Amino acid sequence: MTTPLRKDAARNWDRIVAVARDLVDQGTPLQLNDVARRAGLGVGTVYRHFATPEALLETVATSCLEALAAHGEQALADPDPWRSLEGFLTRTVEAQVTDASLAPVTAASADTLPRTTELKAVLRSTGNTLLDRAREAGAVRPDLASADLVPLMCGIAHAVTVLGGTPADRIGTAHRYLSTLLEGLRAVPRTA
Amino acid sequence: MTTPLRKDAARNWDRIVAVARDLVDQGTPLQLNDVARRAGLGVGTVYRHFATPEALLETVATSCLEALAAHGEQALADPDPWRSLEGFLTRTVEAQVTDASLAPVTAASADTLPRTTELKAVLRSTGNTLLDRAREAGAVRPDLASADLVPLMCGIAHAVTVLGGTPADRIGTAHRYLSTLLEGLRAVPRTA
Amino acid sequence: MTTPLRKDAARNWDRIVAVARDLVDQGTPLQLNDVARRAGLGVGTVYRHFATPEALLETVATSCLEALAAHGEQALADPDPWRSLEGFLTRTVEAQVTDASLAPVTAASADTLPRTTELKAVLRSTGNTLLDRAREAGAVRPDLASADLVPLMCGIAHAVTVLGGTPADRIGTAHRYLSTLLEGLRAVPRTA
Amino acid sequence: MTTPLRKDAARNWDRIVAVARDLVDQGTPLQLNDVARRAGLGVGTVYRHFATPEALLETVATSCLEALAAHGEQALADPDPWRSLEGFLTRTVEAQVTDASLAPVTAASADTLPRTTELKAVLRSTGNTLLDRAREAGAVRPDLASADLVPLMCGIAHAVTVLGGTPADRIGTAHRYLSTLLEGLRAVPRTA
DNA sequence: GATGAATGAGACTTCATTCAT
DNA sequence: GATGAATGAAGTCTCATTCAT
Repeated sequence: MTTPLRKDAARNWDRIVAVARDLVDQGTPLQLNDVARRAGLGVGTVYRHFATPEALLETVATSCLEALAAHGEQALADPDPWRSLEGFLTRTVEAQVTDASLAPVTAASADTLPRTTELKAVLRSTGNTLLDRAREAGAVRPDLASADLVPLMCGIAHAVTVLGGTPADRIGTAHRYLSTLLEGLRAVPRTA
Repeated sequence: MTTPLRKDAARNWDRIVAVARDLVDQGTPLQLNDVARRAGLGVGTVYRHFATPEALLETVATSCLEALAAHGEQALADPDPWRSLEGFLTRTVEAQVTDASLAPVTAASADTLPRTTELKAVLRSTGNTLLDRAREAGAVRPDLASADLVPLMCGIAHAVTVLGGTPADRIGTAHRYLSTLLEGLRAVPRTA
Repeated sequence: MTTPLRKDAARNWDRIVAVARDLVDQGTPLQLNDVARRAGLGVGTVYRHFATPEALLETVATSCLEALAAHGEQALADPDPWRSLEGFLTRTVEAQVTDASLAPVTAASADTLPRTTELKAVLRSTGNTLLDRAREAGAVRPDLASADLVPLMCGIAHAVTVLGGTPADRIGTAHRYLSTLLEGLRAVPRTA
Repeated sequence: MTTPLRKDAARNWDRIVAVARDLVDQGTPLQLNDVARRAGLGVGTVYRHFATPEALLETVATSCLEALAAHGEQALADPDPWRSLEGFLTRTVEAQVTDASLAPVTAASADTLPRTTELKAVLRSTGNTLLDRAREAGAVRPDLASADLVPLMCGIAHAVTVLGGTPADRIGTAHRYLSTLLEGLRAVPRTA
């Protein structure tokens, strides 16, 4: 499909993405000029590879999205409707909390790269299927739409960020918040 | 305490805040120069009143925070431990979803105006009290710390934003998400 | 001539000049707004008394110029043509090096206050007389014009400033530089 | 050492420096925006080349400092201890009086460009050597430290500026003031 | 393809001065 | 007279993007 990159171009691509990954991990906003400088490349080179900061950010996020999608496959193979949903959502939130590139990409309504759109679709579809299965099995309250999954996961991740703490803390917090929410999702509305 | 503003200064102050409120409602980031232009005032005037965009944003948020604090008073007066907590959190989330000035101010760890710090402290304290009461009454799962309230409300608000929709939709969504979460908060962890 | 100031106006005048004196001593540039704030007065008040920073600076310098003028009187009374000139110039340079308000006022070609113009004229005239006397007495090389006195004194003061050091150092340096220059002024051009 | 500039960058660099030179000659303070406008270049371009007005000013001064340093070489080669010192100082003062970029750069205690620091060190060292030679030869009064040379030259230049006059006048004045001072420097303190 | 210089809109801020109260 | 709020020109500087080399 795509012409494979020339060897030097591929090296530059890698460098750029590596630098961007570092910046994202440090919480520094991605500025293409800045990335170029840190990568020891010309600005033009960076722009050739990534037309906008968003494109670069999505690229940084891609591998993580792919890992999530792969996990989604496994979850779909798990016959337990609740356990598979819970596992998938747990992974999703862990990823968002661990990798700063994920939150903005997930929350964005428009993507820059086709690959991003593709992966997000896969993940949405996986979530839908898992949710439908769980709902049919009566494991989940019926008023939860599949369109709610992504927002709720983003919300959890955001809550974790607001609370703050070390990276390790954050994973713990994420589990706590997610389990609380899941309790609510599972709940059959109680009768008075 | 504070010297009352001169009449013209007060008029300008009002204009500035009104313009800022509009901008916030439109989702436009607050830029003091821009505010000055739209208010038909000199830049210097705006800077005299608000040294930084944050100060202006907090000012815009103040009345809303005050309304929440006032509601908090009422909630504290309500003897029902669960209903009062639920009511307070509902108002909080409604406010965050309705008023774009609130989310950044609430999530910020450092404030610019003393008044903001004060109001945030009041709200935190109200939340704590309500939560403690509910916990003691056995209405809430014991592993929820009072420090979690603000993050969770921010998370809900964020989830609502990610889902999007009209302002009216958003309030509905907020209620739905909050009630789900509250279900989880209330739940006595179920036994298998 | 001038209507005497009302008592409160006089008090304000004094305050302003005192603040300005401090600022000058610290080497802070005179800004009327700044002066007003430090004096606890409105800007308008300061502007009423001193239309420009220059006017204020000249006012600050006035007492020092008056002291120099007074010394000039004494110098004129001294019958020794060389000693009187030397004493007058020494005082002048000491003053410039000691009081930061003096250099700019002395070097300026145009004055703001009539009183400044008056005092500068007196000092120039004193210098002229002393120099003429010394020249006639053969104590000074003939190619030194009286118009050179002010520039040379400013030059010495500037040299002292460039070398830097503590206020005490500066007076010593001033004496050293001045004595060197005077040696040159006195010199009958030597024959080979 | 330094990568040579690209052709267009070099052209812009030259333009900027030329404009700055004109401004300096007119006595206009250097403002980078202003320079950009006059040079027909974007502000960013000027900022890329010269991070601060001081850097630009020092660049403008550089060629003159280099010429002085070159003259210093020749002076060191001259075996006559007095004549070589006199020649060097004469050139220095002429330069300061002729080129308005020099005075501020010379008087500044901190430099922006390494090149400036380098050249100033060379000139100071040349001055020291010439002065030491002259002192050892008994041609100069012993209480003159080498640290005094720069301040005294700045002082002379300042005196010339205060007197004012056309550029041609100023050179004449500079010679006159310098020769007076040198007379004082040379003088063996006279006995009464 | 790679480079990095150039661009210039626009954000932020200061300050001398005016003028309404 | 005194006050200090208002003014806005002008300065500094950043940064996303383009384009000549």
